[in-house]
Amino acid sequence: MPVFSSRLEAASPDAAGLASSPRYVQVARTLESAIERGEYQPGNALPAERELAVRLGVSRVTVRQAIAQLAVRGLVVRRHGSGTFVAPSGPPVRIQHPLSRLTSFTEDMHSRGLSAGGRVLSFAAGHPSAQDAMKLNLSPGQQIYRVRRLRTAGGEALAVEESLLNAGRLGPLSAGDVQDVSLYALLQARGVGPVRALRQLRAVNADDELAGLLGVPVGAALLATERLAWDAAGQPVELARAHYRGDRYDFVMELRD
Amino acid sequence: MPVFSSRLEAASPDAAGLASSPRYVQVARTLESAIERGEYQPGNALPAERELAVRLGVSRVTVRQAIAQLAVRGLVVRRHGSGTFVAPSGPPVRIQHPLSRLTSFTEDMHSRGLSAGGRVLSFAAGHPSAQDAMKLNLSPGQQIYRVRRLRTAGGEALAVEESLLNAGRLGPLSAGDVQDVSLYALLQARGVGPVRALRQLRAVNADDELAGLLGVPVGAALLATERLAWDAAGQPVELARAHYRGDRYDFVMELRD
DNA sequence: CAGTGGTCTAGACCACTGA
DNA sequence: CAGTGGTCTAGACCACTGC
Repeated sequence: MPVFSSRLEAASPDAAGLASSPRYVQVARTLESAIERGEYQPGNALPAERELAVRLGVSRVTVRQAIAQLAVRGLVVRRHGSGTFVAPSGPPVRIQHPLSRLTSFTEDMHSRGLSAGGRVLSFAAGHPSAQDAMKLNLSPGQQIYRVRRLRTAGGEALAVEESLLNAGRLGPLSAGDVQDVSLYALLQARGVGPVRALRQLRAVNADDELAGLLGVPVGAALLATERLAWDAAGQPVELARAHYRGDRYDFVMELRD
Repeated sequence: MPVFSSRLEAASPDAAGLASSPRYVQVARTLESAIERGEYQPGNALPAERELAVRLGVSRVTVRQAIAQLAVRGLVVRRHGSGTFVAPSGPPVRIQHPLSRLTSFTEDMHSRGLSAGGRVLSFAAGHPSAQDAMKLNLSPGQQIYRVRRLRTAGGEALAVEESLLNAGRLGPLSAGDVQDVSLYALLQARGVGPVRALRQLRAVNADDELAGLLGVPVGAALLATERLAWDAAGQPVELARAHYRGDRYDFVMELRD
């Protein structure tokens, strides 16, 4: 077990005007480089927060602030009641989602031999917001279905997806209809399968709800997408918003001149 | 100025087994809904942390923990010495980057009437890591150039981009060569312009270095991309890694069946 | 049960902003 | 200069884990 020699740079009162960073940043860097040097092996626990505080000559709050930075970046994983562990090394298993083709989550997982799972978080009929109505080419009074699902692969939560469906084009729908089957398969079966879509990607921080559903720390980076899909008749059929775990999901695409 | 009626749910000791969330989450929600109700207008300051602490009957640390959540999600902006302000409302100006075509940052900004700026953070000749060598189809001993640039538009930092260039295919390069001109223009001029590329997108949290360069809070969500580009001869010429501000940058693309 | 991370407090000082 | 956010402390109790 490594011993931290000095109490950080306690005795170096930034002599030559060297910008001395806050203690918690120094602590974070100290821990990070110790991990990189292999002094703490992947899967092993770091010393307890209280012990680190004593060793480094700082308060526990400062240690926690430092570890929080490493945790949100995925270098370490905290387990309540157990310890703080160095994250499993190497590039973690990442889902490579091809972005150029119009595929569903379900198909996509199957095509790479993973069991696509899911759970319907909520299903309801309702009305679109003004903005969403515009996107779906509806008037705000027309009906939509709203399906919110948690997508999993290999038993692990990967994404939260919310779909708004044009009820008028789709016909009656009940909660049971969206339980097991792929939404895309359902749309196809009803003759309004999407043939074209526009997709936007951005990065956002997880709020506490998404964090809870996906099993990541609050603030963890998520890949957020919004996808608007049209059927063969050129009518919008689905507006889908999804949040993918940033540490598990890659979108890949090919570009040409 | 709104007054918070109760001291949170101090007097409701989760009677029916209602999961009572931590105080800082409650504080965050209290503030968030006050903002949504318009009690604090965009651009205006929130009450000072010390005052919120008194009003809500919690310690200042707890208030700070709550505000930190809102800050990383972009709802509020903290200004040291001045105050905490509700973020400018509405959808902020977001750069919409079309992902389907092979364009450079410079071209891309120009095409939408923005002045593309930039600053070279570092330029050096060197050798690729084992992994990067494989991607560039080089042996680890062969030479590469490494250019790190801060990209700006409208005077605001938008992205940090690091390019690894195959020195053998490119010929001699000096720091001056990459100063003002677009890298793509440079490659084209030397006859190794990229005609095909593979691009990966993911979401990561900003470490303190990227946060500092981009002017966002540590932990803010960034869109990270890696792009490997080939020239007409089918040889890899560039491996580029970029980090875009999640709150300013959208990637957009069209999908077909 | 002991040991761990999770939350919270009261109070202190520093660094920065703006009148 | 007063007021603000930024950092830090010492100590407390809770909630969870695993022996």
